[in-house]
Amino acid sequence: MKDGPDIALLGALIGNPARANMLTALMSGKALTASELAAEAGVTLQTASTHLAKLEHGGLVRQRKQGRHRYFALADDDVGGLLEGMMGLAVRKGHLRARTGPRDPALRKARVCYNHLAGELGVRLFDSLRRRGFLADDDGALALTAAGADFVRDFGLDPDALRDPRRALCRPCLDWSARRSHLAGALGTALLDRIYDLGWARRQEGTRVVDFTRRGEAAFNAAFPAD
Amino acid sequence: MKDGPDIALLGALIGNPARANMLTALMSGKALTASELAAEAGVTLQTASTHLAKLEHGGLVRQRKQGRHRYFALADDDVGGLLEGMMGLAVRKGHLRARTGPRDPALRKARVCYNHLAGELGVRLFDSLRRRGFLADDDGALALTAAGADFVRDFGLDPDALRDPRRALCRPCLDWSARRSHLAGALGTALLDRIYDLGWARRQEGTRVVDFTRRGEAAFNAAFPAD
DNA sequence: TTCATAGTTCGATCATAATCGAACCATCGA
DNA sequence: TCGATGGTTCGATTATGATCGAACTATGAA
Repeated sequence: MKDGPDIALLGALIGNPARANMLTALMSGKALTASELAAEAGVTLQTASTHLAKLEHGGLVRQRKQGRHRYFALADDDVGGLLEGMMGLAVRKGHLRARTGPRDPALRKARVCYNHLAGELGVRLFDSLRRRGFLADDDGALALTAAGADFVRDFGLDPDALRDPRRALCRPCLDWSARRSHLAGALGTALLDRIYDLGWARRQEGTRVVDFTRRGEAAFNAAFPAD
Repeated sequence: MKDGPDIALLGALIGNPARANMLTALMSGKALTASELAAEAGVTLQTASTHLAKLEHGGLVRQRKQGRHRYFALADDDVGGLLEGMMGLAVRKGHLRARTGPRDPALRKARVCYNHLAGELGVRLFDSLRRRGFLADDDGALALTAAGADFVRDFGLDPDALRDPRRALCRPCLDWSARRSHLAGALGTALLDRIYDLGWARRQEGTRVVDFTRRGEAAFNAAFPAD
């Protein structure tokens, strides 16, 4: 009979392999249907449905009905951040799945972290923005500077349109492979979307890998120089 | 048959109520014996022993034999950080234990986060150090500046002695109650120890609460002004 | 030695929750 | 209206793991 936050509930939700598989799949940022998640987790649709109900009840997942489909997604950035954090600890403690395939280096280089860019390139982007003074600490939180807003505009985005009282504009997110922060929040999401729109990269189907084209990577390096 | 980090193992370890209680107890930063942890979790010594073996095997806990006692502690700062992160999400999602007692406000004000100061005062300390330029971003990581080293020396600590290649000197840690970062790492630990030594505060037995004396809090406010 | 305390290991029991077949509900297309 | 597809709910089965008594090991004290 203690008080305080109960981490056992969260742990139990994530601790089931089928649910962990679903959550990992949702880290791709794409909303998936119950059937897709069932296939991803290797269970039938019935069991997937009960798992999803539990995840939703626990606040880890939210669903959006669309016709006769139900699309499931992570509830918010916080959930993505926690999962990324757990992945980081799992890697450091050696808790890896059986087969570490050829995708692994690609994952370390560039992948989506729920809805923003992670991996080496994600970290580079974040560092580059900070070093050039586009992001600054504002009383403990991360803020976009005036110069940063100009940069974002030049990049083809409207910084004012990104502001949303319910969501942080810029938020650091700890990267599991690099052990460094990359950029989350509305700006992180928008920058990744813009990178897709510019044709610099696209998602590898069914994985978290972000494939940059040769020209796209060169353009990325020019836009976000390492130093 | 996927690759990548397996968060289910971690989740399952944390997802058991008895183990979650033990881990929460160890967030106090004190090393505890198996018997103490058994009492804390409300199970017999036998079951506690099996739980602790699992936690150790999973890399969340390490043990140190001392005579016929075995002292258990969290394996490292990373584990503490993850648990703090889970507590934060648990609070935001409303996963609280039954009774939220009178200790709660005290916990929000000042508590230990494994081995460093968290809560409002922890956040204030961190912000104060950063605003005065004592901590700065060094290529994505947090570094102690020259001015910061002077400050630390004035505070009665030897900054050079704190450097340890195996451990970060300064690391941000997300605070569950304030949703802002406070200071972890070797410096965070040392500062809290120094605060104890100075007699400004002491640990409330059996809880994570850090009790500041009236004079201690005044001295803390003077040393780490809010602005 | 001998006894006491701290902790582990084993084995049996028990509770929980994951699983899936089957039936049911909802939406879409024709 | 009717079938087809996507999803949920129900019930029975099953597997996993938490639990503790009992026996055992290890350290310390007398």
